[in-house]
Amino acid sequence: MARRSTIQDVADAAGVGKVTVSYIMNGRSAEARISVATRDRVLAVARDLSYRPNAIARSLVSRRTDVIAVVFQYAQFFNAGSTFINELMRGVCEECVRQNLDVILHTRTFSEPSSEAAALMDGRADGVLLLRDANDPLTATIASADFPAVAFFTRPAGDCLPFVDCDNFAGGQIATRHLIENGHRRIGMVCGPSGSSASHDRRAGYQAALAEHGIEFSPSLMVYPSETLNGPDQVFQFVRNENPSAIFCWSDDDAFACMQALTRAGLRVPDDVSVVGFDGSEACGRCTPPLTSIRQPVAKIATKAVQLLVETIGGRGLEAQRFVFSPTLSSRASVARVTADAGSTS
Amino acid sequence: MARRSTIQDVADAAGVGKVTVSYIMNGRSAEARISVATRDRVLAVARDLSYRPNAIARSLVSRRTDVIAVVFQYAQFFNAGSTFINELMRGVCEECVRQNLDVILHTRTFSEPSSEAAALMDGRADGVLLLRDANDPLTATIASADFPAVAFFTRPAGDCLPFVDCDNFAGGQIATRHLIENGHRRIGMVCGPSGSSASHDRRAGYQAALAEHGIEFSPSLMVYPSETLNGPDQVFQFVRNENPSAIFCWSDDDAFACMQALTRAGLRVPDDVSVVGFDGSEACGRCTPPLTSIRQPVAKIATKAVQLLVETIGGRGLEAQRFVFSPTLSSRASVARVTADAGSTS
DNA sequence: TACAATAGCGGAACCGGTTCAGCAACCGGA
DNA sequence: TCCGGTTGCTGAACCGGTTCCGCTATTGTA
Repeated sequence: MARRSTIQDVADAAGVGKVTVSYIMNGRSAEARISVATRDRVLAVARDLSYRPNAIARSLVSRRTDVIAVVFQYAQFFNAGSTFINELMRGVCEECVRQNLDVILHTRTFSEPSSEAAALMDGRADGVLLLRDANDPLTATIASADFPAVAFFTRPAGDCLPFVDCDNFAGGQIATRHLIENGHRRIGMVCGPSGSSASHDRRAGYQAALAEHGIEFSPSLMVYPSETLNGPDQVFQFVRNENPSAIFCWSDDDAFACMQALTRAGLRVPDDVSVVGFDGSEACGRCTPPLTSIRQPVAKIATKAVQLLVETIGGRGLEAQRFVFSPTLSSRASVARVTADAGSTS
Repeated sequence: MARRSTIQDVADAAGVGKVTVSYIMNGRSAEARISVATRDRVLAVARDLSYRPNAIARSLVSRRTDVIAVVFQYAQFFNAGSTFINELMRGVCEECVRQNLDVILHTRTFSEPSSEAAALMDGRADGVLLLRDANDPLTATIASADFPAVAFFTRPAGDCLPFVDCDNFAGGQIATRHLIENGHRRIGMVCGPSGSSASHDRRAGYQAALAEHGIEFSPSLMVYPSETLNGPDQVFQFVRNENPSAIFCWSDDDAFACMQALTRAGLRVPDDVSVVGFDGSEACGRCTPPLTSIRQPVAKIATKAVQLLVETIGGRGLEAQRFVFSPTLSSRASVARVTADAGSTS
């Protein structure tokens, strides 16, 4: 790679000081009272040398990088088929285009969480967007360091950071009510990671809806996928043992996996078991049968998170510390109406 | 945000010079013959002050950032439902975790392509991964600047950069042969963006397969989606006018859209029209009917691209300038066998 | 006891920019 | 002719690190 020309090269070639070049390149020539003749000459030289300011050097003094970092809980967040992360990234990128920001995906790994936090605040990014567990130590460290950060799709413990999220409690409630209104009473739930506030809240909403209708909560109807629910075994065993008439899955992706598992086990959706997902991605309309899901405005939440982060970086006080969007029911074909005593296939 | 402590702060607090701190923080205390006592003292002070080296300052002198940039052709690459980009990002991120690299998504926008190229080479990233059109001027500029770069999922014009791709010609051929072997002779093709070498090559493979079987190529069987093929109108009109018995779509996403359009138009897949996609994403198994597709190893290609880029950055000569992976047929239910005179529904 | 070798550390220059304050030359008015 | 104001430009310091080279003090050897 050829050596890039520096500001000094341009200054020498144009016969001016590097300070002059600096002002001109930043469009501040009027302010610095640089003559038009000099300005044009310097610009011409800069073009000839294909000079471009070194962003690193600039950032060192300006303490701005125009980059925001995004950190997920798991390095392998871009799971095959995860439509959620996709929409999330779309929201983030679209807003970054608007704000003229780049986004850095933090993927480097560290032994200790403290190193990880330090690496995030090492000056490469002006702020960070966190999608982490509720009690994540990394989140806490960054919050206590007073580094510009916004959490999204999560409710950080102790409200240590501003956050943008969907009302997951309401979402769980809506999903469960919908099933109850369709006659279901033995409703299983496939939960998400134990540390996720989203999964926790959706489950709380589920329980609340049960309570509303006087249905007793049964812990045995909860499924905690060991991994990604890949093997159909877990769902199959669950259905055999517990005989639910419906399953509420904490995410669309798990709902897809769940439906496949049910199908392979010879059960029909929704005739034998109804399924409801969460996220409301486009893929819901394409699967067999189309998946009833709780739609959360993923891109909008991501967009809002970027906006908040930008405000935080700018030092402007936030109007609010939390932004919670409402989910809605997207009713499709994966839920069937059952009679009072249904669900006892065996 | 509290001011972060600098190397000078640590040096002062520990009563040593900043040079000493620098060596110690980089684990080079032995090499610089720093005594164990001094080292431990400095490390303790650094911990007390929660000192972490400023990555920007370090990068300025080392000329290394341990960040690679990824640039797509379109800012809105993370389209809802695009499973391709998802798997791509997964491959990139996984390899970056291994190599201890961060990835920056270049989203800032620029009026001229030359500014865009300059921004990419402004020192924030050590190298760049390009997914762009074949004749993209940005690619050409970066290549001629001799900046470390690797193209992927594309064949840059004039082989100006090393690239990693799938054998799209073979893919188009395989797809088309499969249809022909199932009795289809009027085979439509939904093409991708005109600048994409992938779309071009898949189409060339399609034509080659037709030629093999003595089927004349008809330009009227080509569909060039105006946008994302969202409106079913275009497909509907096409099917009405041209009466194909099968459609080969250049991507899974377009195939999904195509199937939806056909369904809404009252046509059954595969009974009335067979459909073949390209990419072979997991979503193919979930749609109705499951989509026959040409599977390309997206994550593997992405991973390989990162590896190549790392080698290029390291200055090691590449063993080869091009890596081409073979696609395979994933046969599912969206292709029906037809009799010789089929395809004349009207 | 003298001297070379080694241990232990730091000064200065540098990476490529930005910013502040100030200097020289020119201009117009009294 | 003198002087204040303006125009046009730049020297020096700084951002926070790294690296080269050399300096002093101690130790080992003859």
